[in-house]
Amino acid sequence: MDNDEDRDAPAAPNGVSLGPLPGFIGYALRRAQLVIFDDFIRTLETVDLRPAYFSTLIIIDENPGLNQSEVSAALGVQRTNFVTMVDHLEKRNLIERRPSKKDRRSYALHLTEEGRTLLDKARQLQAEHEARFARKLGPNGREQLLPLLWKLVE
Amino acid sequence: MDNDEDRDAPAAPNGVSLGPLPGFIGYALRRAQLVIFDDFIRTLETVDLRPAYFSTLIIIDENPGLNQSEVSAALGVQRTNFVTMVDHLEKRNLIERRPSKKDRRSYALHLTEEGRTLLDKARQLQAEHEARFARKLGPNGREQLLPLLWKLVE
DNA sequence: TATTGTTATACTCTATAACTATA
DNA sequence: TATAGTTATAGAGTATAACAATA
Repeated sequence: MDNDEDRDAPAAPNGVSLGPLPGFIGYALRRAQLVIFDDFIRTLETVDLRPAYFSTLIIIDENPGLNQSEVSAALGVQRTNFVTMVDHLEKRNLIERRPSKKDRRSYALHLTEEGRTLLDKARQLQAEHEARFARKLGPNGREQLLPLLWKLVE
Repeated sequence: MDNDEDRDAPAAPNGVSLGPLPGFIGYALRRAQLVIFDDFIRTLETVDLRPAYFSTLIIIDENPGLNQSEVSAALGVQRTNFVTMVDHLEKRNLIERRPSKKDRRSYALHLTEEGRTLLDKARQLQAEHEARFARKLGPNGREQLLPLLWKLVE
């Protein structure tokens, strides 16, 4: 009885055996995530947006007026670490903190016009990146992969 | 025509819209990887092995006598950052640096007896972790997921 | 000249505690 | 009392440059 579950895993360099690692979900996930993040970062280099910052702009664009706690919770980032990200995006004039009318402790986050323009450009680059990996996955590969990944998160 | 590719994605808290994010491979990969690493770390808490350290022990066990450059290359870790990991594992008496007979610049890495014992325990815990997520994926889910992930890496 | 292991360093990401101003 | 934003801080992980010993 042969164990062929990792038949398609790339071989390690120099004939080093990876043993059971390529058959482990976590190991495969991590290697795939590193490859795709590396491509994402280089693809969006011209707009200088790393994955977390891109996601932040998407969320704010989809839900204008949310406060920092709400956006950071949606992203799975702690609000304490989110402050630096908002500072950075605001310094680049991509988003703005507007004083909330309802609650004077919080800010309503909105994209600036410059932010919307940059996000449009970023979306185009991201689409190229996405298509590149969808092609790697073959016909229906992406449609099979996504539900499996979300089952892991549930 | 409806876009249902992210039908199985968990909803964001508080009715916040994630927009197109759940349909992006990189976003789904990252969220899944965080969940699985979190479970891995807690499952292997009693042996105090994080994913990179577990993988390191596996590689050394599979290929005893490799030097640091070879192991770090197999893991995709830079040899400069690998030094700290070897220091740590050696301090815990799980591996040893033996002077290489062929090349006096390098060390041959080997598991200690204590390292083998701990790795056996770690493998059992990892198997529980793996089974937990295989169950989440449903019948044949794992067998579908792994080749898809490795296609992304190719 | 090139390579192995190493140190120093820096940047990103992540995690916790504690403060302030509001609620 | 509790919450929103913030600061300080510390730990991982990751990246580059440079050095001594050896090839």
